[in-house]
Amino acid sequence: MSEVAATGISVLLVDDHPIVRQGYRRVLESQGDLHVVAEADNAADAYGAFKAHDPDVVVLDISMPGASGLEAIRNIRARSPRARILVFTMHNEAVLVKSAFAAGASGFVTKSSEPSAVVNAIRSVARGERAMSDDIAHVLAEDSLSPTGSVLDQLGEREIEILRQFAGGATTEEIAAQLNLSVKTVQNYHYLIKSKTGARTDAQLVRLAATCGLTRI
Amino acid sequence: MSEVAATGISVLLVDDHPIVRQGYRRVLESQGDLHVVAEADNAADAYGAFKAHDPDVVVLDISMPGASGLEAIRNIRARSPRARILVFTMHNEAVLVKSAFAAGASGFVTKSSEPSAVVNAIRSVARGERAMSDDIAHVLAEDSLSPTGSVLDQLGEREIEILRQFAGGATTEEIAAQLNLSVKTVQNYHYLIKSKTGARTDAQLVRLAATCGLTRI
DNA sequence: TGCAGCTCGGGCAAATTTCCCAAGCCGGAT
DNA sequence: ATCCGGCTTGGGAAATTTGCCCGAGCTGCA
Repeated sequence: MSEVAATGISVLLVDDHPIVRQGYRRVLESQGDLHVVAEADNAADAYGAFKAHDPDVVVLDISMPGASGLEAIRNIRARSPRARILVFTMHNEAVLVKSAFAAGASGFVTKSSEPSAVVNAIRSVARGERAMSDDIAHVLAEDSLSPTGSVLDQLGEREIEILRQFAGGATTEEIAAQLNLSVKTVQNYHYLIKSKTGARTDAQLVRLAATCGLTRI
Repeated sequence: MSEVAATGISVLLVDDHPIVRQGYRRVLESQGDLHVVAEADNAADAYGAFKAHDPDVVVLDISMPGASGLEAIRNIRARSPRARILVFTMHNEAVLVKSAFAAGASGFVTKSSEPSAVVNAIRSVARGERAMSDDIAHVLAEDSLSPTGSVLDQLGEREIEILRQFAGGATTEEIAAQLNLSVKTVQNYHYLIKSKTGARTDAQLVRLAATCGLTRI
């Protein structure tokens, strides 16, 4: 930690947009204590860059939520549990946030945050603290958080089956007929799945199912 | 034009993310000939800022594409036909690109472009030329070769925008707020889109949007 | 034995969806 | 000029679904 104080905080920037990366780099470098020691433009390269530079903080800016970003987090954390990862994205869905923290992220800030909030989050994460922007805290607070794992782990077999069929495009009646259940039961499952996963929309449910490999599109 | 050569190119930055704006500003300013004279964080403010500063180029970085962005373009162009607008977004769907040019944009570059390509695009646009990044040209080329009527061809601009947001996971209220429509109108669009496309389920709608490249999962 | 969690469904108010309709606007055809 | 058709915007009302509460029958497990 003393070396951090002496040399500042080294940062690995992961973002798939070059100019966005360059912009962030300049913003961070202008802070004085933050130094971007490496960049990566995709989740796959992120771990290699992490290994090579051992940064204090990884700033992961994933415009496309879901598997690739979460995968990168898990990848890095699995092999370097000390890694500090700050997710930085424009998305603010509870599902995503919870998945990110579950995957091992140390912080989560949205792009709507003030630049000062972002750099402060980086400093917090570097100190080993958890950090999140106000809007994220609000989203999580709304969402009566349950200590969950990989989203699908919270679901029972029946729930998963119904989610699969639903995401595949089946109507409630079709699912009920297919599984020999009453429509009411399927509706209840539908609701239950949404509340368990934190999805507030059918569309979010489909995306969730897709990123979990439950259905392909 | 000679004044452009003498004083450089003045730029109005429009983006809803503060830190992104700050990043771009630094990147552009570092070029020497590009000067960010104003910023706006939403489509509504864009025209006011344009009027107040009369920039050579407007760089519109809309994370949420569609009506609000297209609207801003039309707004500015309607009252200042000389305006040069460069759309700068992470989206690369042919529908969006064509709509943007139809609305009066002078250029379209994606965030996957190299920073040098972006600043060159700004310079081209300032000279009154049309500009687009390589990937956009590629997308448009592909699109022009496919006479296949995509499902999207049946949909109007508003419908496409609402479909995109819906498939992205937004609720009806969020879409209504975002586009400044009544919830009722969004509901009607929702229904209309379903009947036009033949989708009987929200999930089918999401899959449709995904296969049309309207949203990625 | 008893608790916990899954599965299955009823009930009911609140919300949404489903259609149908109308009006304004604009572009193109007559 | 005029009309037609399509887009956009929303109201209305019936039908359906959702949100959330509930109980009951299973199972496994402590």
